[in-house]
Amino acid sequence: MNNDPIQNQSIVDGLVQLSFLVQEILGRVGTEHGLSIIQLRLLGILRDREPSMRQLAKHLNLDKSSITGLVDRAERRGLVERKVSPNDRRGFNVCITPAGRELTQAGNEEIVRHVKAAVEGLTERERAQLVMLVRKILGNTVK
Amino acid sequence: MNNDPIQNQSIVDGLVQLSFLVQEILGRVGTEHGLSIIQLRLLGILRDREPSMRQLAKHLNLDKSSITGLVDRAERRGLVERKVSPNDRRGFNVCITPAGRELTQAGNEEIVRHVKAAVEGLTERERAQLVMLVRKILGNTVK
DNA sequence: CAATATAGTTTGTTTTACAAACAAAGTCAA
DNA sequence: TTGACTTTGTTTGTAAAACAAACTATATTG
Repeated sequence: MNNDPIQNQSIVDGLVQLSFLVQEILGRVGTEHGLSIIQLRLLGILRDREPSMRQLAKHLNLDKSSITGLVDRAERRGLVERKVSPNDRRGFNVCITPAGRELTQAGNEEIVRHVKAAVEGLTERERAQLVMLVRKILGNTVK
Repeated sequence: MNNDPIQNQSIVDGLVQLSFLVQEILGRVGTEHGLSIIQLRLLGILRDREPSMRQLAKHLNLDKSSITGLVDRAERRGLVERKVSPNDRRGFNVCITPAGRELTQAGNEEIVRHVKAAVEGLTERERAQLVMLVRKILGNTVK
């Protein structure tokens, strides 16, 4: 195991700073569209799923009571809808509305633009390398 | 310019997911020590500085009124102190207390452990590559 | 000195998040 | 099939976080 402290600090600091950079982009773009990061994530999940409240809580790693409020606010804004589950009259499936879909799409495009701009300084080869390394990290931790 | 959509999506998705992974680590470690991410950042800044409220607002990219509350809560917990500025009787310099310093140190060590664990799957050479690439990105955007 | 600018706080609002208590609907064992 | 438990979501109460506008006190400057 390597314990070179400079190397360690570098990689940790770098990844932490990078995460803040990306989150700042997400926050800024979100704000421009009247969306917080968590709402951005919510709509992102709903782009290709109609999960129950409980499943949403799991996806977002939040308490179920937090999901109630999150969905409430999004629903009030017409971005999302609760549909009574056909199988279980207790539960709902949450789905995105056309308005919500439009909003995420616009937001996502802008996020892509900004993140791309952030890696503009890398060469083609470096970007490919980065993708590879990031995949390896994510594959390592995301089960 | 390369516009391969797969490549684009990969790099953007990857960096976004990676940022959430790191932020989750920060959040989890913070929670274990009774600190939110923003408080972690606050203490981090104060490790080697004694900024004014206004400077803190700039560092953290928050409104000054948000800083009042943030520092209030940290001060109430004995992590931080307001010291009247010697030059300007309106202003304060915020400094970390020994208790605050202890807390950040403990937190930081744990963050290092967890982030290191996340890149454990990479080889020595890959980690060095990653550091280089991340530096290049950060140098690109952080002015 | 008077006018203006700056540093922080206060007040009021919203979002986010949690936890505990609850209601309604399902499930399962006897 | 009924009674006991479980699950799903909401409600209620609390707190942190964030902003904006109004405000206070101190500096600065013409």
